[in-house]
Formats: sequence, C-alpha cells, structure tokens
Amino acid sequence: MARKAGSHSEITGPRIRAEAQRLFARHGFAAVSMRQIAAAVGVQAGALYLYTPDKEALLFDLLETHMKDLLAAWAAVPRCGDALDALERFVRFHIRFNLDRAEAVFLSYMELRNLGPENFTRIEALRRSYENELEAILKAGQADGSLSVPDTKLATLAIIAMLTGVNTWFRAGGRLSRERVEEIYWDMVRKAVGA
Amino acid sequence: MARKAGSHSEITGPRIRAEAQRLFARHGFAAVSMRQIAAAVGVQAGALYLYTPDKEALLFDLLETHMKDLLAAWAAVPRCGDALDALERFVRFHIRFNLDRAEAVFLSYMELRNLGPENFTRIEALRRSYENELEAILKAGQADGSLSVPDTKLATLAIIAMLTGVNTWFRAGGRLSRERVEEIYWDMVRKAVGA
DNA sequence: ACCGTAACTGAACGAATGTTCAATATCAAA
DNA sequence: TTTGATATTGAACATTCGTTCAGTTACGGT
Repeated sequence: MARKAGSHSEITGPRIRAEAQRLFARHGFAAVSMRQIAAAVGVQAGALYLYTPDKEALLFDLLETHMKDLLAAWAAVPRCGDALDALERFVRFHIRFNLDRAEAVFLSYMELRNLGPENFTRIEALRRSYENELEAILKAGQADGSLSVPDTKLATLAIIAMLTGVNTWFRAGGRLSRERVEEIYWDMVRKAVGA
Repeated sequence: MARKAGSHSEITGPRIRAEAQRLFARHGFAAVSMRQIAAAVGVQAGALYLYTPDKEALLFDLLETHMKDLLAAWAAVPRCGDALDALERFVRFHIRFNLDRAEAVFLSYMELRNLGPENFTRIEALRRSYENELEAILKAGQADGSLSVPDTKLATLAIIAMLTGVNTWFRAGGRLSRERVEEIYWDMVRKAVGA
C-alpha cells in the first residue's frame, strides 16, 4: 500500500498538529512517541516527516502558533476607556482565551524545557511581549492614579499566574459559568491593584 | 567489581532521591532515564532497584515526601491572632517554603500525570488538604468580618496560584530579596481579599 | 488515457529504554 | 579471622525510540 484514497496535505497536516497537541498535553512531550501520534491520525510514523523535520519542531510549531494566536487575539480587542477598563478587558480576555484552548496553554507552560536553546528563546520572547501588554496597563493606571501597585513587574506576573491558574480547576458544566468566573477574578484583581 | 568501598544504603538512598529530583525537575520525568540517574549518583542502573521497585515509585516517593513535608511545616507554624494574621502567615510561609524547595515544587506541579491513578489520587488528597488550610482561614476571616471574598474556593485557588507563581521567576541575588517579595505579595493578597 | 508529482507504506537502522539477575566484593559482628 | 548479610556490578532481556528511504499508489492537469 502507499498513498491512501482522499489523502491531502491540507487535511493531514492540521490533523497531525491537532493530535500531537492533544497527546502532548495529556501525557507530556517526552512520553508521547511519533508512532502514537501517527496512529491517532491513522497513518504510519514515517508519514509524519513529510510535515515536520523532527519531533521538537512539531512541538515548537504548536507553541509558536499558540503564542502568536494569543498576541493576535489580544491585539484585536478594541481598546477604549481608561486604565481600569483596559485591565478589566485584559482579565476577561485572558480567562476566556485560555479556557478555550486549555491544551495549548498547558503545553506552553509545561513543555518549554523540551525545546532547544534557540527555540526556547523565541517562545520566551513571545511570552514576554504578552506580559508587557499587561505591564503597560498597570503603568498607565499608576500614572493616572486609578491603580496602586507595589511593584509593577511583580504585579504583572502575579496577575497572570492567578488568571492562568483557572485552567487547572475549571470544568465546563461545573458549579460556575465562565462569565461568573470572570466576574469573581476581576473583582479580586481590581481590589488587589486598585487605588 | 561488586560492592564498592564505603557503600551504605543510608548514603546511596538519599543521593538517589536527590539526583532523581534534580534531573526530573530539570528535564522532566519521562525524559530522564534510570541510567542517567545512576550515572549522577555514580552507580550502575541496576543498583537503583535496591531502593525503588520501579521508576514511577521513585517519582511518587519524591512527591509524597514533598507534600507531607509541606503539611508538616505548615502545622509547625505557631498560630495566634486573628484571621488576617493567619492569612499573612500563610502567604509568607508559602512563598518561603516553596522558594527553598524549588525543584520539589516544580515536580509536584508538573509530573502528576506520570503517576498511576492510585498514586495520583494519594497526592491529590494531600494537595487538597493543604488548600483546605487556606480555605479555612478565608472562611474564618469572612465570619469575623476581616475578610471579604466573592467565592471562598476560588479565592483559595487564586491565591495559591499567585503565590506559587513566584517560583517561576524568582532568582536569588536578583532585584528583590525574599523578604521584599513576601512584603509585596502580602500587600496584594491583603487588598484582594480584605474587607 | 496518460503522466508527473504528491502522499504514504512498510521495513529497516542503531541507539536507548526499564528491568532482572547471577556473580562478586565489602561491610559489621562474632 | 571467619561468616553471613549488605551493596553493587555488568551483562543480558525484550521493547521501544526517532528517523530514513526505496518502493508504491492515488491524485490533478492535460
């Protein structure tokens, strides 16, 4: 057997990335073999190498895509109002975006160490530029007096850690709706850094 | 060659656990081989099986020891004063304890999925009982009116996520001392959940 | 109907994996 | 100094790993 009926790279490529993301998130990068990914797609292991030069590049592609999607989605959020409004938008955006992509978020926080130094640096830069978005809001809020933060950088990291933590416990259909979770976290963030 | 000069199980055992923790934290459980651990200890791979029945049990031992140490250390903290005092003690304790054991903390948050269902449940139970300690403080604070929390369980998880996040960026000898970091985080937590 | 190419197979590569075990050297106690 | 328990080696086991590639089939345009 060789080429399969109805096979197309525009279909197989995305499916490989989707299954890889699912398996990496569930079992960890190092614990998942290329053969497992191939089997989930319904293909032989050798076929994966038509879509990625090697295993690490597959992981890097997933992480980079996620981080760029994150930055693009935040850039698309309309900005108006003062710093407090911007902060509320950021809090709600972060929770919503991350809950919608739990697997990709998990990967981005857990599998960075499986990247080589160069790839690691690239992802780190993307992450830092996302953090800078929040830091800019906190700075603006301090300038106009609407926010009061003991240390801008630490508050940035503290808020992001707190918000990202939602992904570890939230389950759809649970006690609280996403809307309600946004509400509660925004309340805590506002009080934590409000003037 | 067989038994080595000066060899004792009270020395080799702890060294195996120490090297395993270091390597697991640095590269991930699945990415570290028994031979790598053995080499770090200065021993052959087969010797490890005098100290652990298998690789997963070695990981479980590290996680369980860490969680029990955490609970014991918190239990040893003298409790006096009102709920606000207790909350401050918890915040400072958590940051200090976690910074002193960065590798173990990292493992406990990242490698849970490499445990079998039974071992997983055991560690989860320990983690939940730690969360319950903070939750009890928040409840007491609401009862006596010193704290105001939109949702007790969520506030518990949010605070722990925020505090544990310190481990991802803190480096000794950096811009801020541990004492100062405690100060800053306590300020944010107090404002976030204070009445 | 034909052809070039895109998509995939299936087998193979050497290296590495977790784990077992008979053999053996060192230890502590008598 | 002998002895039995303790600690370790080093080779071996069957699997599995990431990756390569010659061969083969299906597709899309002519």
